[in-house]
Amino acid sequence: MSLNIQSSVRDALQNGFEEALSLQGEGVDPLLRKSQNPEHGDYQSNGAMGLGKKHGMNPRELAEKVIGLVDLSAIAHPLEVAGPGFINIKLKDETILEMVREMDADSGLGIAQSEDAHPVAIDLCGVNVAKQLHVGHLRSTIIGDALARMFERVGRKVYRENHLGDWGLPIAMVLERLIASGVDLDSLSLDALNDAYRDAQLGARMDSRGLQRAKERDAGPHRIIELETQNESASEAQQSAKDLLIALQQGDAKLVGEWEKLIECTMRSVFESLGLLNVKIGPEHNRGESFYREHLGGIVDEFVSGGLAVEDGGALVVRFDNRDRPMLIRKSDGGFLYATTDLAAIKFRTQTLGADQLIYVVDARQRDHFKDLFDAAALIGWDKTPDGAEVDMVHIPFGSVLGDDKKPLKTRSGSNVTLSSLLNEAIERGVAEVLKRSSDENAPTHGMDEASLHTIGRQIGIGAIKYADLSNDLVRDYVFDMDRMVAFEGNTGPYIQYAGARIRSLISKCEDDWSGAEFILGEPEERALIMQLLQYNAVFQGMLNSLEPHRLCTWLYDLTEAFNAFYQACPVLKVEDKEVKLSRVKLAHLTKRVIEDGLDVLGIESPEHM
RNA sequence: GCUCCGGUAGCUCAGUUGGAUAGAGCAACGGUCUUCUAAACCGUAGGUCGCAGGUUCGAGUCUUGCCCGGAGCGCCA
Repeated sequence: MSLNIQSSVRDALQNGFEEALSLQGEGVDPLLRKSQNPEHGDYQSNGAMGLGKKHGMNPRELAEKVIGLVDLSAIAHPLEVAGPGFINIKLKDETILEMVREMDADSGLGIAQSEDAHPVAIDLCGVNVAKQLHVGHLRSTIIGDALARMFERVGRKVYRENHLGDWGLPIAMVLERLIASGVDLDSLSLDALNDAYRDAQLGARMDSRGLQRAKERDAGPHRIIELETQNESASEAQQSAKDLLIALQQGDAKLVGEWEKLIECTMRSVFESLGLLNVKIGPEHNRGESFYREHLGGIVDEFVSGGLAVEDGGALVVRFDNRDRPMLIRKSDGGFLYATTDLAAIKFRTQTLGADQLIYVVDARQRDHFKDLFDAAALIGWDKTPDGAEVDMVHIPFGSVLGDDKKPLKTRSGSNVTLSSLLNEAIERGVAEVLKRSSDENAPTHGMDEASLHTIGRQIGIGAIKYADLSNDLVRDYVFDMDRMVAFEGNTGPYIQYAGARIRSLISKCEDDWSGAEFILGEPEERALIMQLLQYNAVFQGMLNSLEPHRLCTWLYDLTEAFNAFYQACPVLKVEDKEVKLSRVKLAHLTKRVIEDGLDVLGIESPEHM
């Protein structure tokens, strides 16, 4: 088992260090790492420097002593000490071949499965009813779905939680406005809905605070009167929206039916975009604010009776020891806030679903909110599942998508860029590239029917966008540059997809049966490719641990480069020696499996021809 | 004012949790196609890792202060 070879090397070194320092059973860390430079071997142990210093021993001497005590002769070449005390380990070819055979024989490609039977709950997408999806939703959706796939890949049960903004005063305001204007809710477009939402928001913004500020600044009497008039009509609309919300909360059948139409209208458009994006999110993942509406009073009561919430200026707040900022869980008018709903969701996810890992894929501006939320949940004891497991709550604070002016992405007219327009452009660009290529007589896509070419173009265009999003450190803002994304050169999705398509083509041209072939370590490029493949599990587990998909992206890119270097240097079908030929086909095939598996975890499709 | 995030090649970004000489891709320049799919490969050039101290065998990585950019900060979500 490939896993075990690395860990047995580690264990052997640990024992060596413990014996050399007379620290048996102390669990010292030999700091075993993959070597960066092939000249230093395959692995290196960096433990001697720190441990030598700590225990008053010359690091080089300690390293020498350790390699005298460790016997890895069955799997590695003799160990060597270098520099200030690095221990270099070079595996024997037979060991590497054994590892790659194990990986190839495993339908899971050596990815270790999780032993945690608790589910993971991932808060993603974050759609608001009556609002168009925009680029912010793109990130939450893409990243959340990729994280979900990661956990599913290691056997975890995942709840994708689409926490819809489908309840409360904003929705009531939209509904009030639509009903007042007499629109037919059955033939509503999302655009019309979005406009109504915006108008409702604008109307409500003219609140008493604006008026107060105008008075403070000694605005002219005309201005004051103007504001007072607006304020009056705004609060009238506000009042009727509040009345409507109360009726809705009481289950008024007609209103509930109309409310459902708003949701249906929104989600129809949302799922259209999500379908293009190739994410596994459907109606079954809807669990919005309305789901928790009956829980909120009880949540607040729990905090009050636990002595964790106190009244302050009529509102109920939760205070924390280490900061001034409190968290409001009930307004002075008795209404609940989004923090209340989020607390209800935490309780549901940990206590009812039994999840021991909560992940929120929400933009970075809400950092403080989630810090408060998680701390409050811990105060009341929802940081443990009913069976006593510790709950890990993590906010993935992704950065903003910027335009080329380095400000949040907007259209030229200043409105938000809708997700569907952005996806359509990516698909158009992908299709254009595919058509351009297929017009070449020598291209494998030449002569394919239009529908197939369109499908490939979509897979490439969408893959380009998703890869561009996932391949950077998530916390950083990034500039959305369609030109660079579809350039298809360098560290991009299509570059990796292309390698997969080439391998598929190569394998399909091999007429011999290579299934029983043996791997061979011949050229340096073959060895380098195999060593890269063998890192798959370690990289995957690292990604799972850090929740950083870009680590997998970087590694897949390196793998693709290693394959291209191999492909350039090592003839596969043209090589004379039959054994070598079949081994190379087999190696190409394993590479293809890993590329497709890795892309699938990222939610990116692998076109068969490009 | 307080808190948080970022600052690495002209541009866009990695940097294996403190390891050996800081790496890619674009863009620039030079090579490799009657292609096992050139959407590829090889090479050249490009750096005070924001600035200054500190910690230690060793710092892009940890720490302190400052500079620049961005975000958040009680009844919106």
